[in-house]
Amino acid sequence: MTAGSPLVAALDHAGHRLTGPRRAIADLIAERGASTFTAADLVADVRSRRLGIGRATVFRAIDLLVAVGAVERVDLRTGEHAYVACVPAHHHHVICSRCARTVEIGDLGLGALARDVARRTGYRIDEHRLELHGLCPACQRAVALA
Amino acid sequence: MTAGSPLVAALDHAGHRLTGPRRAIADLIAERGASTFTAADLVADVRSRRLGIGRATVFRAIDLLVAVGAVERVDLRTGEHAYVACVPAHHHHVICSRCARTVEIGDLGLGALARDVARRTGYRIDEHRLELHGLCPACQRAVALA
DNA sequence: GGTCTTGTCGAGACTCAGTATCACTGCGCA
DNA sequence: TGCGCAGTGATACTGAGTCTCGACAAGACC
Ligand SMILES: [Zn+2]
Ligand SMILES: [Zn+2]
Ligand SMILES: [Zn+2]
Ligand SMILES: [Zn+2]
Repeated sequence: MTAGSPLVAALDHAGHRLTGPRRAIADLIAERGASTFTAADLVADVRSRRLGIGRATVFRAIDLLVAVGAVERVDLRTGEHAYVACVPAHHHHVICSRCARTVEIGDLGLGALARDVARRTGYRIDEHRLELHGLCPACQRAVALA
Repeated sequence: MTAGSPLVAALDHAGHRLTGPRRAIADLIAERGASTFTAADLVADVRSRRLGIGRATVFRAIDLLVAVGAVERVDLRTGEHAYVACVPAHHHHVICSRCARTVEIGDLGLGALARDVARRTGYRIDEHRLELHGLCPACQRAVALA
C-alpha cells in the first residue's frame, strides 16, 4: 500500500509532507477507485476502521488533494458535494446516480465550444464544468430486474 | 408587480396556491433578473425589508420554483449553491464569478454529444449539466482598471 | 359574503457539513 | 539525534437546510 497510490505521489511531487493521516486518507480514496465519495463517507471509513484520524483532518486532506489536482469535486443531482480521484488533465465525468461509479471522458470539443460562447457573449470564460448523470450498465440491469 | 412575474404564473399554472409569501419571494427573485442568488441572499432581503417571512418558507418557495422549472440550481466554483430564474426549456448558463450576472445559451450540440457518450460508455444518460464560469464584459473592464 | 377543508406559514428546535482555534506532535532536515 | 515548524486531534463554533407543530388563510363550494 505504501508503494501505492498516485495520490500520495501527487502530494509528494507538490512538495507537501507525507504524513501518516494523509497516506491513510489517500489509501481510503484509492480504494474507492473511480467511484465518487463524500467527505462523510471518508469520515465514516476512518471511524469504522478506528484510524484515529480527526474529522478536520479528513476535510483538510481532501482540500489538499483537490488543490494538487489529484481529486476533483463533482456536484451530485441532490446538491451533495462529492469527490472523485482522477488524473490532473482536463476532462469530464459520467456519473452513475445509483452506485456512484464514474467514467472519465475527454474534452470532446467543449474547449472550442467555450471559445465560441466567449466570442458571442463577450464573457471571458475561465472554466467550464460538464457532468453527465445517468445509470451505469450494471445498474441498468439491476433496475430492470426490480 | 402583481401583474407580473412569469414565476408567479409558473406556480399558478402548475396548480399551486398563490400565497402572499410566495408572491413576495417570486418578486424578490424577479428583481435579481438574470443574476444568480443564494438562499441566504433571499433570506437577507426578507429580513431587511421586514417582510415577516420565515426562513423555512424561503427554502420551501425556492424548492417549489425549482420543481416547477422556473428556477434552476447552479453550483458556483466555491461550492456554494446558487439559483437563477430562467425559462423552463433545456439550456445552460454562463456565469460571471464576480457579479453573478448570467447569460443563457442553448444546448449547442450537447444532446448529441451525450448520446455519443452513452453509446461509447454504455451508460444511460438521464441528465447533463454544463456551466461556464468567467467574467462578464463589465467585470472584465472593472478588473482591468484595478 | 360565509363556511369548510386543506395546504401553507412562522417559530424555533434540530441535524449535519464545513471551519476555526489551539495546544501538542511527528515529519523532514541538519 | 535533535530542532523547528507544518500538520494534527479535540472541541467549539458557524451556517445551510430540515422538521415539527399549532395557527392561519387560499380557494372551493354554497
Ligand atoms: Zn451504477
Ligand atoms: Zn472540457
Ligand atoms: Zn460580472
Ligand atoms: Zn444541454
